[in-house]
Amino acid sequence: MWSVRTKEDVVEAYRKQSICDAAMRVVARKGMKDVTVQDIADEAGLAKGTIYSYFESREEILARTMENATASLVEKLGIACKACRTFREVLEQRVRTQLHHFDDNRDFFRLYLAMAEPFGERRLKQHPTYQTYLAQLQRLVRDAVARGEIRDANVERLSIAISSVVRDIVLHRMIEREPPSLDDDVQFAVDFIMRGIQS
Amino acid sequence: MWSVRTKEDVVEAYRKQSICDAAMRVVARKGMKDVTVQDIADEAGLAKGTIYSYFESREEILARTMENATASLVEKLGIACKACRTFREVLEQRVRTQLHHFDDNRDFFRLYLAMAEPFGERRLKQHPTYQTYLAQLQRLVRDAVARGEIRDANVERLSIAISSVVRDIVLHRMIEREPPSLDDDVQFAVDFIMRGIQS
Amino acid sequence: MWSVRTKEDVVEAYRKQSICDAAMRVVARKGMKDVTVQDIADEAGLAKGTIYSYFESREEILARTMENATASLVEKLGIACKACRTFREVLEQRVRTQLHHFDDNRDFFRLYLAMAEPFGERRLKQHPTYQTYLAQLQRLVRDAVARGEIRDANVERLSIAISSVVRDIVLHRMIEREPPSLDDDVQFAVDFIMRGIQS
Amino acid sequence: MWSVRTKEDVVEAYRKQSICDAAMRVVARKGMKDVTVQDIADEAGLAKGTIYSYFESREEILARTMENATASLVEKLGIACKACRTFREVLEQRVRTQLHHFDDNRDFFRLYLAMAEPFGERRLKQHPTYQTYLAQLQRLVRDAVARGEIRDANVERLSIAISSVVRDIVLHRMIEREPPSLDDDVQFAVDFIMRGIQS
DNA sequence: TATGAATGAGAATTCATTCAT
DNA sequence: GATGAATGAATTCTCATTCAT
Repeated sequence: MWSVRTKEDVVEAYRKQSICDAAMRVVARKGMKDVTVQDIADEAGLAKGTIYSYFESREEILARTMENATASLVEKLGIACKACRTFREVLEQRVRTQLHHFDDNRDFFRLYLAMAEPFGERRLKQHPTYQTYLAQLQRLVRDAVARGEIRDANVERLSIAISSVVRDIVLHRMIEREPPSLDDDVQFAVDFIMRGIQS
Repeated sequence: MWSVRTKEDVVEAYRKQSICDAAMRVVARKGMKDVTVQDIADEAGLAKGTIYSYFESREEILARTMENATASLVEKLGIACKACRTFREVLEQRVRTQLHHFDDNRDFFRLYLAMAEPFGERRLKQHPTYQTYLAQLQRLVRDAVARGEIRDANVERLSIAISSVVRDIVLHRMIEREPPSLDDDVQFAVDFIMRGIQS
Repeated sequence: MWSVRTKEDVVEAYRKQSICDAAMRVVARKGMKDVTVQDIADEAGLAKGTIYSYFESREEILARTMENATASLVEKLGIACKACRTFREVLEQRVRTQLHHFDDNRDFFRLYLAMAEPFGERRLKQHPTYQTYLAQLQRLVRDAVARGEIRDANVERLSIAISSVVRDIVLHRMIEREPPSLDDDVQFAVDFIMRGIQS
Repeated sequence: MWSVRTKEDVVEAYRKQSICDAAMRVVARKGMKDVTVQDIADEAGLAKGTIYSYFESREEILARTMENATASLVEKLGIACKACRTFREVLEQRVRTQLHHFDDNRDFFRLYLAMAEPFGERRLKQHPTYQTYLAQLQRLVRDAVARGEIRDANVERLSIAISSVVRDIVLHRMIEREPPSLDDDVQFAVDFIMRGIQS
């Protein structure tokens, strides 16, 4: 059915993930433009040639790495707070999840920022994972508008505004040697955003 | 007096600026990491070697380009709305100036974003022009807090939140093929921000 | 034991030697200062990039080439005439070996001369192979002095004088389209030197 | 007759000499292959373009510099010891003059050595100044042979042997931080050479 | 399948030479 | 004549990609 080759597929997926993980660590150390395929191979404990059994090109590795990394955050966000009642609760959960994620993965940080810049020919808007992320957020906002919890403004712009505030809080936590407590930042962000959007 | 070499200096400054302008256009087309010195030379209508009479290295060109470009915006912002009374008025002027600036200089866009990512060893926080920009904003916020116009919260975080919202509006204007009217975006941003910060 | 990597080492050493051999031929044709890495690669039948798997830089190739080439002569000289009784016999063997070496390796000629000029920051005296060469000669001279075969003068200066005579004979053989017979030059040199040094 | 343009010629000759002098100093500092035309211009206090009013190319500057420098020594040698009676006296004068010359002009040293290596396509033998030098020496040797002062061997080879011994003494004086006294080296060289050549 | 040596297009940088002022 | 800005060919070195083992 869905195949005799399951095992191979699993192995392949595992290898790809290992390579992306390695790529993430190296990117975090050297910055996207200075990472060589050799760097990634070394970090992954593989030969350079082997990398090319799993990926077409350097560009593909980096693109996939970016996707995987973001996907993991988006997934966490997707399951965050199924039980929450109000938009404020949802928002707080999401913000906390994001801040945690970045506190846990300083590595991820540069990739995340790098995502905000043009990558190859693809732009932010075209990036599928970013699409998912924004769609998720927009759905939540739309629902909250429908429930009258927040004001009836352009949903897309509201979402963008929300994500931008969170992003920059994240960014500054990364940069600060001693950032404010996570709870403080969560409270500030949620408060600022809620003021901006409540009816 | 203030020097015999004025003329040479002026010519030199003019050349450097031309090169940075060219660099900006090319970066806008190809993305920072893919720009070659030859690209810049071609765009500037100069020979590759000539570029090196004015700059030490490719890195220096890009760094200087970034600085110049941002400095010009920061300067505009600095003189914006000397006559404004309320923080809302100031904010509106600033947001409008920024949105205009980016509408006028799509080129600049990628550079601006690129600034938000690690550049060489320098980071956002260390970047002097960004420092100036943020300091400006913080001063305005602090004054407004003192006047009781906006609530008494952490000034730095308020400023970051403000700038992040504007930045993402800008970003999305750049990406949209047909962005909302500039006035609409200005209103949205000012409104969102003011809600977030008023007492 | 003395390593699992013997084979790789041998291959590497062989490659390095091939490249140095190629470098020697090209230097002989174009002169040290005009040799490009591309020249060496072409001569070696390798791609430019391959050269850089074996050497760090153009400078390293040339330095190593010089060393290898001289080392091979010094080695020959070291084993020359173990059975000789008198200093005159040893000297004759050595001179003959050198003249042969250069007759066989016109290529080597320029390198040898180049060694007599400053190379990078290192000078003749600091060059390890030249050190070996001179030390060898000095030992022979000292022994001969001890045996009373040659006069008791400053050993270093005697050695320098000896090597300089031989070097210039070599040089002129290279330059002459039709040099004297090898035996004639050997006899002349040995005779001249022996007169200069015998007690 | 031989011209209205004498004055211009003198100025031109003077300029050329200044440039060669400058070149000599720079070569002494940086080594022949690393000297740029800009270096020479700076050292001479002229603009780069001006250099090209006096010389066709970088190569010509260096060639002429070499020639001038050597010519000055050869000239000194030509007038040395007109009054000397025996070959030994002449030889001693010449050796002393050469050692002095190099003690006075460490700058000159590298050029001298550089001359011993191929220069462009011209070789040692073809170099006119070296020709002059060797011819001078050979004449002296031939005369001495005629007078029965030294043995009747191949004049060219004797001359080569003589010049090589002197050259290496010079070389080693340059290299040694504390060389033997000039007189000692003169005595050693003259003694060694005379033994090699006397009948 | 994994490897890593080999490749060579392409990038940054240098510098001899020219030429308008 | 003198200048030095401009030029671009030449050079070193890098690294993504291929492919024989």
